[in-house]
Amino acid sequence: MNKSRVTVVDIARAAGVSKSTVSLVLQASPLVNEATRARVNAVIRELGYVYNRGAANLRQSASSRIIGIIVNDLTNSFFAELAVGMDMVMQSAGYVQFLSNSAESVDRQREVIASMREHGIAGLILSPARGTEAADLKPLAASGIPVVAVVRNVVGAKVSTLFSDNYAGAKDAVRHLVSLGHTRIAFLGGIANTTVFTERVEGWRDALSEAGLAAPDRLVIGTAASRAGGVAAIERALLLPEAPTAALCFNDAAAFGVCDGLRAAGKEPGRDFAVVGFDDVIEAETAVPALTTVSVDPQGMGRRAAQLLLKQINAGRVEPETIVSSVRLVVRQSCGAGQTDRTRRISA
Amino acid sequence: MNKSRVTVVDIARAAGVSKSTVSLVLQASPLVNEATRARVNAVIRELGYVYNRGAANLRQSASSRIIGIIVNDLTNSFFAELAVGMDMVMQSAGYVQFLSNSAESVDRQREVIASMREHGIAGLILSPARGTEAADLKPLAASGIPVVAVVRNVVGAKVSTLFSDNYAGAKDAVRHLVSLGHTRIAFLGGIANTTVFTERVEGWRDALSEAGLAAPDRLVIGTAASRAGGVAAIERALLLPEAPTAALCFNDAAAFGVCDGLRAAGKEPGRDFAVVGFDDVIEAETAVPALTTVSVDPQGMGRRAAQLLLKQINAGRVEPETIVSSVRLVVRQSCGAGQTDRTRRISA
DNA sequence: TGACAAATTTGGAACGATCCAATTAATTGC
DNA sequence: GCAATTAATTGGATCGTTCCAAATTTGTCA
Repeated sequence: MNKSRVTVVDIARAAGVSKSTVSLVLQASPLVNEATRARVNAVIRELGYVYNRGAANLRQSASSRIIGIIVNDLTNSFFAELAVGMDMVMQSAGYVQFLSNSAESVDRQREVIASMREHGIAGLILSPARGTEAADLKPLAASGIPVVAVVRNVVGAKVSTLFSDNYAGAKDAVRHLVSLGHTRIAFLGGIANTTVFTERVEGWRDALSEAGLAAPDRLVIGTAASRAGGVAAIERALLLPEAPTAALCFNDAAAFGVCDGLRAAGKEPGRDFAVVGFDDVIEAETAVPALTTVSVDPQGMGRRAAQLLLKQINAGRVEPETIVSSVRLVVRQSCGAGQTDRTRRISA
Repeated sequence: MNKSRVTVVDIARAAGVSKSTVSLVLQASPLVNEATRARVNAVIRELGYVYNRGAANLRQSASSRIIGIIVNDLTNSFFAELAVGMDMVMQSAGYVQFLSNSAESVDRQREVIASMREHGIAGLILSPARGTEAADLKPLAASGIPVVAVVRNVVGAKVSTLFSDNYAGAKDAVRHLVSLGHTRIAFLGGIANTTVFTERVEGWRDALSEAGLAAPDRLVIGTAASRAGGVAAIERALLLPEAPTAALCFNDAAAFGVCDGLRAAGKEPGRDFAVVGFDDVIEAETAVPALTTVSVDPQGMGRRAAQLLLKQINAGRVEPETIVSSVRLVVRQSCGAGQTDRTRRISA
């Protein structure tokens, strides 16, 4: 059914020129005569020619215009938005991306990286699965393929890294809760022993001690970084002898879970208990109550990561750099600050 | 820094064999002697050889082992999960996927399709942007590249299609609401003039008339298929002269918005108003109240779509087929049926 | 008009793997 | 021991594009 693909030679023959000329037309070279260019382009359209990038990439000089993106959990909307941000930049830069989900499995991640290498990616953006080691990225670096790690870092790997200012964000959030008069502020959700978790807890701890408040370990309740994890965390928190009256949650998903758990226990988030999230996913704004959270702007981060990678690809030299993306606290209703967000349409 | 890539010829030279032998080893041919194979493999590891699929794909016979996936909105967790399902199947079949987001723009979608074609995809799975026309897929079909449309269909296009049984799902949901004693049941959210919307409204209408109930147009309130859209829809619904007491929502996102809007109006979803969603995204189960919804199993749909595409790629012949994926109503708390989901940990 | 420069065009020779036909080495049968 | 098989191995030629050096055409000016 499908006739053997149309090639430059077919175009050349039909247009009465050489394949070299067709090639020049394809790359919009100024060397070719306008009349010739028009004729060739007409034939290209007529025969339904499709450029074969694979063949072009064969010559060692060319860059493949393909990059790889691997995220650890695409079902988490934070990462989905991160990916969308990257997609936007890559698309307008004329790149296509292999986009895969490692589902937190280093083995799958390894396989995917290998597969992407075989397909000749020009660079890789990786939101590493837990347990990723520097060795996993070594071969890429060795063959001069730039790598940008996002969200999490890979210890020991000499790759560029882009992550949000977890410490400062957590500190700001807790300071805000303190300013609202809370003295027993918990840290809920998230998997301990990850860099991100540690940094956020550190910010929480320092803000408390700065205010002269105690920061006992029992107020740090690590669970899954998900809605279900949030529910579990608040359940445990409410059972504590001196139960907290406010909480900074590991991320927005956990914060939503905390809200759910509070309601199940007969408490209204924002009124009876202050909840602050981290990430500022899209739903944070439309949820009820609207979630006070540390805005990380995942799409923006994705865009910046993509831009960084493109810069490195174009530079040729791979000079690892680390960017700490600043964050800002977005005060909405869930912390009880009572500030009405003017972008919200419903207001009792 | 990066020495020119290692090729089969380098391997051949280092192992003292011909490149043909190396090639045979690479494809695990039984023709080569065990000792030779071992030696070649050792050299391959030693030199850090990376297979160049691009070069291999040049020969007309080979299939590229790359497929394309384009979704209309990756930030919507329904589609993110759909993509994850596809990713799983593709990964274990040894494929890599280009995965892009069209953001509902037919222009971007067109560009991405063109780019993917140039990179030689073996097949495409498309969740079409609104307004996609058969002509957009024509060239793919013409060059024998199988296409599977998911979730939405493309009128006039002769491609395989996989979508959920919207009509039956909506009908079941409304029947359930009727059985709970509701007589004024609205249809909230979703963009009118889309096939999916029409099918679901049709199911809603038929279930009502089957029960001898009226299905006036004013009870169908189309808005964005998002959380914000759900909020807007319920606001309008509550202003109606004979306000509904229950609603089937276009999708889960809208249903969550309806719950938010109900609370903002002082009504508790599940107790004062029955809410049913559509899709059964992950959060539906953990939300409070847990959402009664029509389960579409997006990951499962993604997996099935991927399998269908692989089947078509392997078959060579592209025989368009349409699969209607069955759905089932999952009764949780938001419809007021009061059934406690035993998988939920919190229960007052 | 002829010399010279500028503007266009054009054959190969890559790029890295596969595949075919053909060659060489190892085994077998008688 | 030698032909006939079978097992292994191997040179090209090929895929579709780019790039280089060289060839051709066109244009300019004395």
